[in-house]
Amino acid sequence: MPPPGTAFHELTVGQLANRSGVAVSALHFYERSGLISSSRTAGNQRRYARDVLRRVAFIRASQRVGIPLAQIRHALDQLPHERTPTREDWARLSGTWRSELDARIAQLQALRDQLTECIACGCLSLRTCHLTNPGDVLSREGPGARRLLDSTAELSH
Amino acid sequence: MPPPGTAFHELTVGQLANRSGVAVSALHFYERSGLISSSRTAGNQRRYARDVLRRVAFIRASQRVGIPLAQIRHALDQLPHERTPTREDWARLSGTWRSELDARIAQLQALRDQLTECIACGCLSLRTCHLTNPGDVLSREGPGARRLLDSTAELSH
DNA sequence: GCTTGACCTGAACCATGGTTGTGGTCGCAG
DNA sequence: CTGCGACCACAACCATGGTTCAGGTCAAGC
Repeated sequence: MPPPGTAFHELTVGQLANRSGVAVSALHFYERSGLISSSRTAGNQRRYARDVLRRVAFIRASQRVGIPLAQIRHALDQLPHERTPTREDWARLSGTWRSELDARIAQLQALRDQLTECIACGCLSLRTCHLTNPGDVLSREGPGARRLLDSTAELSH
Repeated sequence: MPPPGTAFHELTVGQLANRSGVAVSALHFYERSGLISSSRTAGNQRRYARDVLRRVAFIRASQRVGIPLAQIRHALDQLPHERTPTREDWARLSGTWRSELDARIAQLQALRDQLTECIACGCLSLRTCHLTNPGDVLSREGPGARRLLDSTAELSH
């Protein structure tokens, strides 16, 4: 049943928020950031095509993987422009994240091994410890020093 | 050779910056944030005890592990207060991070597996995809303020 | 005693990912 | 045609982890 007064295939921002579980303010923010787009009614209200639901799902999933919005936007820009993306289109994008995840897991494992080593040798020395001398394991993880996964805060209290 | 005019066991902020590879502005920031501390000369300049070098090393190492500064401070507060920390003291702290790293690696691996699954099934559906439905595997990775929310609050919003 | 470099404080600014608040409008039901 | 909820835009604000800038001081060498 289409919501009253709404074209069958379109969603208001509130409906999109409810269905996606994303706050209206966040949807506005995504739109400002170029991650999603909408048409407007005569009264300047947003109307979202249904495939925006999938876009939002992709955005949230990507965030869970730890990808910053700018990079998600970059990925979304690769989608076909005037055709509704297919399952394969989405799968291709997700595949990119898989590589990122693999890389990050490998980095964390290397980090863990070094940490174990450091605990064993009791070092943490500025001159010798790998952990305190970046450049050999972690290359980037840009400014702002983002946490990769901050589950701990939630788990721990 | 002690730097001219400086007590043998103390470091100026510039010396600490050089030896630790951390910018002076960052050291000021750490001090404002209660991660390190200094005494002052008659002319109000900072002088750091030598064990601050190790503290800074620990801070940087912890950041590489992905621990936020607030949590690092919390850990540093556990160190003995009026005694220079021993190797074991540091090792104990690092051990905590090891568990965190283990947990994060496990989470990322679970995430990767789900992503692989999602690529295979081509889903990314809001209703069925694990990735888009937080709460079963991962707590979400949220910026700042949202860390206090539990997952039920997010699901129901 | 003067110059120079290192240091001081405080405020403003950067990016990320949003939330919150304000004041005004849309649109639908009664 | 009125009232109410959902919507609009813009601005300010939150936390994190700092950097940069402005204006002023300390300390050491010549």
